Formats: sequence, structure tokens, C-alpha cells
Amino acid sequence: MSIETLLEAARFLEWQAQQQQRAREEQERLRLEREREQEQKKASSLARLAHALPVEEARIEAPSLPLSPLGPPPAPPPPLATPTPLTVIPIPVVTNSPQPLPPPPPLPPAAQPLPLAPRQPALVSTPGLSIKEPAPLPTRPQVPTPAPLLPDSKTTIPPTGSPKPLQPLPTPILTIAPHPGVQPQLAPQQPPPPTLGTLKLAPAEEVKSSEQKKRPGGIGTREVHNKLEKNRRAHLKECFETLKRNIPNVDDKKTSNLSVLRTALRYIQSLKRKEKEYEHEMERLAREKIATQQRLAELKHELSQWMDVLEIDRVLRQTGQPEDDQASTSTASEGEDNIDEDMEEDRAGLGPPKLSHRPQPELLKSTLPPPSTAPVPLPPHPHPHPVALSPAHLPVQQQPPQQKTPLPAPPPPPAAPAQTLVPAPAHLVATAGGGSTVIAHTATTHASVIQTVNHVLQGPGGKHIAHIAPSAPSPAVQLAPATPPIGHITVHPATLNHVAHLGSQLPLYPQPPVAVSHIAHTLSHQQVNGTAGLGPPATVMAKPAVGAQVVHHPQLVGQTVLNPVTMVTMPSFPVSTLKLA
DNA sequence: TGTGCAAATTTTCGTTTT
DNA sequence: AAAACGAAAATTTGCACA
Repeated sequence: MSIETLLEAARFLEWQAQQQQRAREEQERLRLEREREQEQKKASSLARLAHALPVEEARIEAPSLPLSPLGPPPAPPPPLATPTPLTVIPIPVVTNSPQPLPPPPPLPPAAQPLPLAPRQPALVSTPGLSIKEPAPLPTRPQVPTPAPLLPDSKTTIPPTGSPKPLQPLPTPILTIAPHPGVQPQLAPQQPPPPTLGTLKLAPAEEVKSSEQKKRPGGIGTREVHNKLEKNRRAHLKECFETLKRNIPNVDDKKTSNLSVLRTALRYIQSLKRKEKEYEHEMERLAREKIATQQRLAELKHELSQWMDVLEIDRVLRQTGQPEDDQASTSTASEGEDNIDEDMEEDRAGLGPPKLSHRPQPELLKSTLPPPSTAPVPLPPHPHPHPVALSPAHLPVQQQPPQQKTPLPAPPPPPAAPAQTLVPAPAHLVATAGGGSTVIAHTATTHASVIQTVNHVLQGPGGKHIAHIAPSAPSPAVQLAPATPPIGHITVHPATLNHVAHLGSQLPLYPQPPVAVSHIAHTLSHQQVNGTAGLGPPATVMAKPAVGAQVVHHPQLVGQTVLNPVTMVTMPSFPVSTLKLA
């Protein structure tokens, strides 16, 4: 071992000495080259014009000719590093295509690890001497020496090699190969010292092969990688172009990528600001809209209130007239028409339980049984007259129906059920002695109305209807046809009693509908009080009361009104009469 | 092993100076 | 007009990571 190491050391020393000599030679050669280059540059300018492509080659080749002879030892020192590429390439063909270079026979040893191995130990020691070989190598055409150093550093002592002092140079060349970047240029330039011309090419091949072996990415992979990188850059560039196109007010060709980015940033920021502004604007408009809607609702409400007041006044005027009967009869004329229509409807058949203003004959029949206390069979009512139709409850018609229809006495409990099934707005007009009337307009069935009446009769005062309307001159309830004044119903206290009982006995209506309860409530209060109730508008359709009228505001017709306003007018009569409209 | 990124290097192009 | 200069773009190369 020691002997071998000593031998290697000796070789290394020798090799080092040679290297130094070569370096000196190289320096001198470089000087010459520079001088020649300068001369050639002048001449080359012309040559460039003539041959655009070969320009570089021309540069290289020119110096190469003189240099080629020097071949073997390229000096790593500073001069080599000089940018001026002085590559001595005896064979122009080789220089053009580094890769295709044919491997010269003599050098192959380098490619072969075994023979080289012995050399490498020496090389390893050499690295210390000249460290940076790779860069210089490419520039130097024929400098094998520098190369060895670098490779040595990497390989770091493959000491095993058999000592072959004679061929120190080739080994270094092989070692140089590992540096990838240099290769293409090196290939032509690295001819082993001995035979420059032919040998030079060999190293390159070796380098390639060795690189490919040592590194995953050989030249081929590097080329591939370069291509990929190029594609990536192209893509990047395209992206920048796209970005540039999407930025307004950007000069096509005076903007660098950096400026494009900056401009894009500003543009995005401005867009964000605008977006915020628009959002605020939208919020403001929304608030305005809400406020406006609220204001509109208030105005509508005020308007409805005004209408209520006007209506009340009008009703008061009407009701204030001396003869209620006359008043009622005056409107009866209008009501007659309606009655006729109702009659027709009656014939046609029963309508669905609607809140329509049109009275339901069936209901009337049931609710208004024939005169006399005896229950009247439901079917036989050829004359629906008794039914009080109050067009007033129609939204359009503001005039309260003052028709007076004879209120048939409520049929006895048993008969009622069958007809109580008919749900419909009931317009019940009951007159007591042709006096004041109470109009109840409700969308409930006659049964509910009856129940309401019952409740009213039992109102807070606990007075029976008979008591309420003591003035009723005619004790008997008369059915419409026979009753003299159309639309007038004379309700006998006893009949009312029946009604009261009916309501309580109706099995189908164990509990009065809400509307009925409202009616009852209203009746009870207002009848007892005997005063016109100007209270707040009720939301219930039923507005029973003495002289009460249900008036729908025409303004609200056909509109979706959250709080439909209805009118309840309570003339201050004696509570003697009931008029349900 | 392929891919992306970054540093180093080279090339291109526009502007300024002589 | 050409050289000098500088900036930007393009290229090469090596490294790290999944």
C-alpha cells in the first residue's frame, strides 16, 4: 500500500510539474492567441457579414489553428477564464457538431474506468493545484490539464488505479467530462495531449457517456430539459401576453413583464375599489327603496282612514234621517235588483262558500224560516226576497244595503242541519217593527249567523233579543214573499229565540267561527251600548251592529293589502233591530 | 424520474454618446 | 452612423421536491 501511494505521489508530482509547464505554455499561447484574435476580429467583422452562422466558428477556428499544436495542457489559470473563446480546433467538422464526434481510438482509455483508475489518484491530489477547471476548459480548445482537476475533486481519489505515469493527461480529460455544461464546447477542444487532431474528439464522447452514466440526466436529458424549459418559458410568456391584453390602456410593446405585473396590480386594485363603491350604492338604494315603500304604506293607511271617516259621515247622515224604514227602503230599490239577481242565483244553484257579496239563498232559507214559529222546510222558498242583499259590502259599492227583507224565523233545530251545510256569506237583515236595522255582513254560514244572533241575544246584558227589540210591533216573523216591504223581515222575539236555540243546537257548528264570534262581540257591545262604534277598523269581515255597514275601500280592490281595511259604522239607534249585511 | 424554480449566462433590443 | 451602454428577454444549467 505505502509503496503504491508513494508511487502515486511521485506520479502526481511529475504530473504536477508537467501541468505547470503546460500552464506556462498555455499562457504564452494565450497571449499569442489574443494578439491574433484582435487581428482576426477586425477581419472577422467582414466575415460575419458574409457568414452569419459561422461567425462563432470562424472565431474559434481561426485561433484554433495555431493553438492546435500546443494541444495537451490547457492552463487553468486566469487567462483561461478570460471570456475570449480561443478554441483551437484543427478539424472544423468536429467543432460544429460536438456530439457526433467519433471517439478516437487513443483516448478511449479515459472512458474506461479501469485503466483510468490508477491515474485518478494522482488527479485527486492535483485538484488542490488548479481548482476551477470546468470554465476554462470550454474556452480552451486543447487543455486537458485543467479538466483533470475538477473531475478529481468530484471523484475524489479512486486511488486503486495502476500507476501509469506515461499517460497522466488522458485521465484528467476523463474526469473533466463530468461537468455537464462544458461538454458541448469541450468535446472538440479536449484532445488529449498526445495526438491532438484525432484524440481530441474522443474525450468528448467519453465525457458524454460518463455523464450519462453518472448523472441521471445526461446530455439527452439535458436537451430534453432545455426543451421543456423553453416550453415553460413560452407558456409563461403567453400568460404575460394574455394578462397584458386584459389590462386596459397598456401599450403593446413598451411594457416589460414587470410593468405588466405592476399595471395589472393597479388595475385589480381599482376594480376592487369600484366593486366596493357599487356595493355601497346598492345598499343605499335598497334602503331608499324600503323607506319609500314604508312611506307609501303610510300614505295608503292615511288615505284609508280618511275614507273611513268620510264613509262614517255619510252613513251617519243616512242613518240620521227620521224614518229608518224610509232610509232602508230608499236603498231597497237598489237592493231589489240585487235581490232579483240573487233569486236567479238561487235558482241556478248554490254557490261555493265564498265571501262574495251575493247572498246565498239557501242560507237565507235556512236562517230565515217562514213566518210563524213553525219551522219552514228549506227547499220551498220560491221567494228569496227575504234575503237581504247588501251590495254595499262590495268593494266598489259603498252604499250600504239597506234592503229590508223579511227575516224568516229560524227553522227548528232538526231542519237546520241539512241547510247549515251551505256556507256562504250571509246577509241577514232583521227588522223589528220596521225600526232601525242591524246589518251583519259575514262570510259565515247561516248557522254561524244564527249562533251569532244567539250570542247577541245573550249578550253581556244577558238580555234576550226580545228584550233588545221590545218595540217590535209585529210579533211574527214573516217570510219575504208575503212580507209587505221587500227586504224587510220582521223578527218575532220568539223566532229570535228559536234562532238562539238553533245556534246552540246546531251540531255542525259546535263552536262559532271566528267571524261569528266577532259579530257576536260587536253586536253585544254595540247593542248594549247603543252607540255608534267608531272604533278602529276591524279586520274581520263580519261587521254586525246596529246600522253597521261593511264597506270595502275601492282603492284596495284588486290589491294585495296586508291589512285590509273595513269599515264599521255604528249608527246610534236603539238596539231594537238587527241588520245583517 | 419528471417537473418546477432559481441562478448564471447569453442574446436581443432600445437608448445614449461620440 | 456606429459604438457603448443598459435593460429586458431568452437560454442554460443545477437543484429540490413529490
